Amino acid sequence: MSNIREVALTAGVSVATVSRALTNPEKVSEESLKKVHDAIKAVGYTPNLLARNFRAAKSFAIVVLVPDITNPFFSQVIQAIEDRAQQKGYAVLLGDTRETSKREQEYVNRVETRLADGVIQLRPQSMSSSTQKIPWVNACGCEGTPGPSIRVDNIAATKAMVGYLTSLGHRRIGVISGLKDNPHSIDRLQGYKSGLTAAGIAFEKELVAEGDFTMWSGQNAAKQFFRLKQMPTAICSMNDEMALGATQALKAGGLRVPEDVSVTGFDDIPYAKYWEPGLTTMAQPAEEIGKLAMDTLLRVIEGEELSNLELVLPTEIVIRQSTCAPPAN
Amino acid sequence: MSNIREVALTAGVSVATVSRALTNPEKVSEESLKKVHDAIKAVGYTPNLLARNFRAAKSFAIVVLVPDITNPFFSQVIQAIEDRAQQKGYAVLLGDTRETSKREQEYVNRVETRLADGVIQLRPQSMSSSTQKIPWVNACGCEGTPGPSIRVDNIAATKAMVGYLTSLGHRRIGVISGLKDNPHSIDRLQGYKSGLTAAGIAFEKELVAEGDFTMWSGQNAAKQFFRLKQMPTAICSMNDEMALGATQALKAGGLRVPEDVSVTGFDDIPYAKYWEPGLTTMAQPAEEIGKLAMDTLLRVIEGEELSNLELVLPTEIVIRQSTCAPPAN
DNA sequence: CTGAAAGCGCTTACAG
DNA sequence: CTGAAAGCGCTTACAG
Repeated sequence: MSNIREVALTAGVSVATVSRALTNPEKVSEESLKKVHDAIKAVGYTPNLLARNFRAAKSFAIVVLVPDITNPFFSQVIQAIEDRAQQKGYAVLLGDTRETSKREQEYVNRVETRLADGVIQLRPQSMSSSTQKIPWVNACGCEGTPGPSIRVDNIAATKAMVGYLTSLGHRRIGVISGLKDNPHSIDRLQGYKSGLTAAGIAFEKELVAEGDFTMWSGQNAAKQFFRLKQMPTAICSMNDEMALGATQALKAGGLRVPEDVSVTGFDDIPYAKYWEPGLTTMAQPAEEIGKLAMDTLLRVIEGEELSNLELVLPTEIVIRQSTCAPPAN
Repeated sequence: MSNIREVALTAGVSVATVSRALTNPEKVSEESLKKVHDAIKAVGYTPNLLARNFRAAKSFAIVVLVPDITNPFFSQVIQAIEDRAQQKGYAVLLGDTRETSKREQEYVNRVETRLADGVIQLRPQSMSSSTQKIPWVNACGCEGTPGPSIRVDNIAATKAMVGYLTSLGHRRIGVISGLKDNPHSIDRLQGYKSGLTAAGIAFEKELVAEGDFTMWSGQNAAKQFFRLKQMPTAICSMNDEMALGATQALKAGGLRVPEDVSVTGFDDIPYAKYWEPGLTTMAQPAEEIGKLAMDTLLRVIEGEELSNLELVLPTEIVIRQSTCAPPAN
């Protein structure tokens, strides 16, 4: 492992000149430049960026906090973040929290111990106030999240989806929610209710089934609907995974989708398109969210005061084969 | 941003004592320890790990090279790697190469510039010889990969899958491969051929359709089979995604799976189970692979000579609803 | 058990 | 344009 001093020695210049040749070549004479480059080759020198970063007191790394990297929606967002980070010379430290606050804290500590310059949190809620002073942006969150955030309008989007369903003629619309206290669940449930209200339909508690955003829980939720005296004619799921699990259970239970019951999702993960039937869903701009989250974090790291920045990106309903008018009955 | 000197000053001890109190408390008297801890609280000190790592000439980070993090199989492996890394005090830098060698090189440079201590490559082939001297382990690779590697026996696994199909009575078995020059494709194709041979079936070129491991390409491959004079009665896909895409296209083309054609996958991603019909597939121990890859890399980083280590993990055929005996005809 | 001092590899005012 | 020197925050022989 050679260092800058060794290069200086064999080039016959000072370490300062080598350093400048590397980072500010315009401040060095042609002649010195050549000597330095030759010496670098000769000794096989690679700059020690760990030293550079230490000196600059910057790690040029960010951590992305994600509840579960296995979720295809999140992995798309992360891919976009990483793409952008790479362009800007930043590394991304994976922070899969597995939904535990202990692990979340460990990752957040990385920035306190200067191993990272900031965090992007892919989650509905932000951390406790203690961490608010570190560069932080929330992506895929909810209304009311403190600090800069990039998100969609969950309430309006869900309302629009319910509106689409009622426009098809549905009146008895079930909803599969995430865990009750999850902010996404709360917002989307509110959207569901507004959608109902807008169509003059009364809210019925028995039509909401609680899941946890996994396929397995979607399956379960569908089974719950089977136990009702009357099946809903449409089911609005708060994410795609649960919608996929639900169609599976519905079909296994002898019902046709969409002829007997329509099903909708949220996110538009790649599998939604290939599912049978193709899943009607609310598409979120995953790539755009990731890109903007990274750009925003960089601005915060550079000192911009952006705590009131709230970028709300548009969603788009993608109509496929899992929805149609309710059965004539 | 307070530092160790400030703590020493307010504690009335030397910086050496503070340093020891932090890393080797047993070498410090109770009294000093208390003074130091009080001072840390008083000045709100957090150790600068960037400085610590610089001094230790270790970054305590590894990079994981992955062709596409969006792939559920890889994301499961990564989750396991990260879990283990976190336990051992290592950070994982995400290196989504998007299949380009330029990006791969940029990530590998991270270890040459000392920003990472080693790399785990999730891919069938290893890098060129130039990088062989850095701590490196290959996971999810193929036979013949240089350096330490953790993988399954792709040839035997595919052969076993074909064996399962022939035991069901199939004689005309199509295969959907990845890109022809991909080492996984090569190994698995070899397994396919051995499986055929073992059952006394001649290999027919028209029965191999080339894909690229995406659902879209699986769909395409199925369409290719539709153009044959005679459809295969079973299709063995080299991964789950393509198998899912293929069943979709098969069904869209009016064929029943498995009654008209059986379909098998490879990997056992979570979606395989929920697909309709449930996909019969060759399960790989994703979690185990990730965990062992991390443990092995750590050993290499610590200087063990493991370049001949090759851990071959067992696969397991998971039989679901996408396979049955061929139509009586 | 404790402290003074050197040093990790780099960058950057400061003089020249 | 160039070099000597200080310093980033920490750790660790070396003496005591």
